[in-house]
Amino acid sequence: MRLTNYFLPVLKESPSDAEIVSHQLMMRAGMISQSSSGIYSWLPLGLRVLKKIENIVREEQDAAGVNEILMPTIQPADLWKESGRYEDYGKEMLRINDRQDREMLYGPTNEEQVTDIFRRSIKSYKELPQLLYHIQWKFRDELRPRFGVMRGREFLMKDAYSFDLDKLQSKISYNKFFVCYLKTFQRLELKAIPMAAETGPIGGDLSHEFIIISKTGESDIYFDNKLLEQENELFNINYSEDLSGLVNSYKALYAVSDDKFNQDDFDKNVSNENQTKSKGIEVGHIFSFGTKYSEAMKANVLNKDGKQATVFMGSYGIGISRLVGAIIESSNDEKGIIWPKSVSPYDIGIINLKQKDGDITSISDSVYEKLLSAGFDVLYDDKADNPGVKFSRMDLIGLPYQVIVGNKSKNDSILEVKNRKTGDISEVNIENITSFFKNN
RNA sequence: CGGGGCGUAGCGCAGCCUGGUAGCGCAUCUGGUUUGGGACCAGAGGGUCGCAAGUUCGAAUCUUGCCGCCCCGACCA
Repeated sequence: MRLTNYFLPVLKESPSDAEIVSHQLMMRAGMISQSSSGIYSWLPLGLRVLKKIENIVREEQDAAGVNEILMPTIQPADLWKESGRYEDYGKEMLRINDRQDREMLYGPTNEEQVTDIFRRSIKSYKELPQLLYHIQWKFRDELRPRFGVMRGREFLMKDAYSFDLDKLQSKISYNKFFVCYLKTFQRLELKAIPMAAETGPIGGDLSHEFIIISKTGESDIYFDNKLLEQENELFNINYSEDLSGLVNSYKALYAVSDDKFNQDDFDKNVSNENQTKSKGIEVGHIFSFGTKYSEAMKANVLNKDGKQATVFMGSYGIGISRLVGAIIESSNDEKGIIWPKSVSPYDIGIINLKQKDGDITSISDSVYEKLLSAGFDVLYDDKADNPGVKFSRMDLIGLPYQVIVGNKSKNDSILEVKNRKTGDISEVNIENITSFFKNN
């Protein structure tokens, strides 16, 4: 993409209503535009990041054998009356009446909807487990939206649901998602720590929040340092195998957020020098809730004995739009964003330092064409601005690599490649530019 | 929902106290000079001062009501 052809409204100063760094940088880098409190439009640069994250999440759900569906944003109130949540949910749910005065709602989540889909079709234990997910916009009318996309009212979430015959089977599904989440966050280049969370009515140890450490996080977290060093081989996961060993290696180490924190337990389980207290951002939550919805909504299957059995369910969420902010929170410097390669809106930025110099411009053009045809996503600054403007703009939007084309390129056939994260500059001959990136 | 703050040009702000021709920086447009870290010169465009009512000869400024946005807290992907 040529910058002269792009919609990239960067700002020199942060808008005064942006408080935390990710919100400021998203506004400054022209990623989002606020529509109203907690509701944002996604501009080209932001949308590319959102889509990249969405795709990684999708690929990992698919790899774990979860089926993608797409449920509507608008749901009928009747389903929620069946589960009893129509009254319980309160003002956080946006309620709408259609022209026939039917009660509808903008979905804050989809347990009812997915349970309805399940019960219409699945009648036998032989068809279990069923794992379904979708990636869809949600609306929760938060008391206080804040921090840009980190706590918006409208947000994009991946939510998955499992249906199993009993608690034991349900735990197998739970473990799949546990591991799938570890792998997903690893691919997003985030250190997300699974933390024990409140389990609700069925008890046990079947709820975890995945939290990344960040000063600006909303949760207080307490955990064993060893979790930070925990490295596991996650590339060749076989989801049909028993995953409990891997899951238990995480569960064995103490990690909780504030609502489950207990100082005595902390002291008992973690030596003093390994105790860490910090703040974190919740980016995922997995939860096994048993028969809460299946019972209310009569989601039954016939078991081996030909008897009706109420299925055990779980739900598994990842906040995709929140992750955009969360990634920036954990990866930025005073100049701007530093994108992890896996989610960067473009792989490479090219800076033409002298747009008016015909030789330098034709070198820039050819480098752009070469990298494009080699399959890279490239953002090419072909504007007529001064070098300082171009450098700071490219630093702000945070692409992992910048290819700088200037006098050296014209005189000595040298391109400078700057690593955004380290600031290191490599001199690369023009001929070798494609292979340079293929090896990086 | 309780507490606090803010609304003046695309962005950041001043002006309001003490009513009298709406201003600054950046951005934008035109012409020119520049081009290795947010350039320079000359010119130009852009705002019914959030909305409404009131007081007044006269309201960005004073009064009242409404709307919007942000921050702190309790709740949440």
